[in-house]
Amino acid sequence: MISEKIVERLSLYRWLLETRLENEVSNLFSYQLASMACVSPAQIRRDLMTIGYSGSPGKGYLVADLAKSIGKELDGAKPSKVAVVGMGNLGRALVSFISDRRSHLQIVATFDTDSTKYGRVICGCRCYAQNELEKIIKLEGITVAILTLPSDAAQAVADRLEKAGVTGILNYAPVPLKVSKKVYLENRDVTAALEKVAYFAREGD
Amino acid sequence: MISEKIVERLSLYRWLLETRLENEVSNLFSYQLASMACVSPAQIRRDLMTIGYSGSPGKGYLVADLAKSIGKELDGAKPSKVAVVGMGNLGRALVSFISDRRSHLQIVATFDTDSTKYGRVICGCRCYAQNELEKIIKLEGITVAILTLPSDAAQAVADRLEKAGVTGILNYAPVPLKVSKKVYLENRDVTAALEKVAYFAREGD
DNA sequence: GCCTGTGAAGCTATTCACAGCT
DNA sequence: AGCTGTGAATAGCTTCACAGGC
Repeated sequence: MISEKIVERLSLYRWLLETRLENEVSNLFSYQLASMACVSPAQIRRDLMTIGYSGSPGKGYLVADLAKSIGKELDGAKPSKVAVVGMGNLGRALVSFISDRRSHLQIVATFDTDSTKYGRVICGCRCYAQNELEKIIKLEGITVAILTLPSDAAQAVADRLEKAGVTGILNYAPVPLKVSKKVYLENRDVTAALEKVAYFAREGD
Repeated sequence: MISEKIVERLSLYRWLLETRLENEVSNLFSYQLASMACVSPAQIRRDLMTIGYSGSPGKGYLVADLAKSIGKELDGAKPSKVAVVGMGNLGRALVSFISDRRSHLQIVATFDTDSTKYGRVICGCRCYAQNELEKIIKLEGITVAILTLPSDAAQAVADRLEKAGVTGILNYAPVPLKVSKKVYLENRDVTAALEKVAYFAREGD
């Protein structure tokens, strides 16, 4: 079990390796990857140590091989399936965003309560009526959900997702959800992030 | 100077106090706020200690007063002005989101390179041509910027923002920006967040 | 009795610094 | 000579546990 922060950085390393380096260089040193990822070289070496990846002094790390090793840790046997609940502006934006970027995850379903939205393909992904949530989640074997809906609906949907078998939720609704310990929850409150940036913009880091 | 994590939590506490409690109760105990914010009561007490706020045993904390005290720490003398650069799906979604939620920050300008977008009011906020960036930033005294534009443009815009006087950047472009130490940078990479959730959804927290 | 405020302990994350390899 | 891998040191964050007040 790798810690949260390390997982996040590994994900970044892999992305840098795949999109910036794979066709440019075949190997690189910790300080080079460090500079691209804006972390210390020691941090890179520690992180790679936790996934048991070894480079060699003189050669550094093999780009393609390292990317694959990170993948072996981050991805499961098969890619997790993702659903997006709430296809307002934010939901649509995230679906496009994730599709644009080469990702190791697939968004296989989106949901909305608005009948002008469901029954169609939006941003390249089928949108279902929200009352079909349980059915589709089970049918597709979806384990991860992104919540982009109004605060007042978020908790009820989270409960339904959990019952249907979802074990990871990425929550963009500005409300702290309560979920059981079996579900991993990540809150991405936009306002809190912005207030934080504003604070440090003023206080001068 | 308060630490990043504490600032983030304080922002959440204030929001809970203002939107959930202000008209309901006049005082509350650390364990009550803790349960709403999904943190431990000891954490609440520590956090309030760092801003020098005292409650009283038996009464707990005064809701309205505490909210104001947090505000005194988080907000400056006058509210920071915010700009959004890149009014694609994500930019528009964030502008609406932030306007909907009662916020202590004001979005005073948005920018885009697309001439069908600038020159109008989008989501309640004036959209300017991106080549007016420096002019408007200086004119309005904008110190915080949200970046929601394609990766390849992000670094150049970040450089321009910094030169124009911006000291805080909230970056949604999936690329680690390089900025000088004077600028506080927060990266909110959607894909990294999603990969993290997928990892812990699988590994079972 | 039940709460707050807080020193001290415990835990996690990051950096240092250097032996060992190429 | 210059890098990696890693024990040890440091820094930062959270919880414990309890004295003191209402």
